[in-house]
Amino acid sequence: MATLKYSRQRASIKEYLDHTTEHPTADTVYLHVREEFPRISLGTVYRNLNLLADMGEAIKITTPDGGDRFDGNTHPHYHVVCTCCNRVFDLHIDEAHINTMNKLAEEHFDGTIDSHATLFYGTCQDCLTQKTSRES
Amino acid sequence: MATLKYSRQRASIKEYLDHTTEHPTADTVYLHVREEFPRISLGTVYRNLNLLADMGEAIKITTPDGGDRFDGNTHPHYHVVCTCCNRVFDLHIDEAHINTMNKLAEEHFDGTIDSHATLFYGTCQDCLTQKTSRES
DNA sequence: CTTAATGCAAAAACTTTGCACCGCT
DNA sequence: AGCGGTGCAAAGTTTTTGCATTAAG
Repeated sequence: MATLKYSRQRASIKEYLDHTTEHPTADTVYLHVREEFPRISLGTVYRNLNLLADMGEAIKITTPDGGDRFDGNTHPHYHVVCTCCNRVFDLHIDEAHINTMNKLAEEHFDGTIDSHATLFYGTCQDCLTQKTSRES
Repeated sequence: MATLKYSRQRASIKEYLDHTTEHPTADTVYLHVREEFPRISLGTVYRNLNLLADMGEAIKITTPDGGDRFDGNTHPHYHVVCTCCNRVFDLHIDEAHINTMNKLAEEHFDGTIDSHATLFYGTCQDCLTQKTSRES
């Protein structure tokens, strides 16, 4: 089996994910990490993001618009996407709720449930404020 | 403003969505509708699926793997994707739960919440059975 | 030295779009 | 007739992949 080998690029990507709350797309990660590794390729970014997600060290957030987004916060939580500015926000829900939902789902499904992802759609405060000021 | 005009192609697509439970991808819809309209194009299928989704006559299910899927059942409900065979199943949850979740989320979010989509990950009975029979 | 990871570029997968023509109203 | 829808093909977007080279163990 393939043993994972350290790479400075992957470390940098993980470091970035762990310190940002903006839920970047692969391309945003690429643009950022490129400041430290000017020769890094987008392919490498994708490979490492997928690796991190597979290892459980990052979460891949599938969104309807644009590309997937990545989150270094692996603690179970939900997300809100603002349908106005497209930004993604964390939403912390009582942790017990996550398990409760999985169990509830399993009762209604002929099979086993491992996990779930919930994406809320709404409008963030910034966008609400901008709309209000435009209605003058 | 653009008035919506009837089209046999769109009617056929909607008819198909309303009578299947397989949550087809755009391509699957294309392959199916092509039996009735051999000259229909994939572009037309995409245009109509997006139209139906915008009109609230279908739901677009964003999945992590492959393309988006479509559901003619617009009644609020959740979905389970089998991580083994990639099929998508309906999951009927108490309707009140949907609103409760939106309100709950709004309490924890600085903005407004309109809706949410939840996708469960699990293994369907068919795949569980196949795994068991392989472990002989 | 051995093998995983990278950079690069090409390709794959999915979706949208411009345009001339067709069909609904 | 007027305008929206279609078919077709081309292009756009996002993600993956083959391969020679580089770097980690």
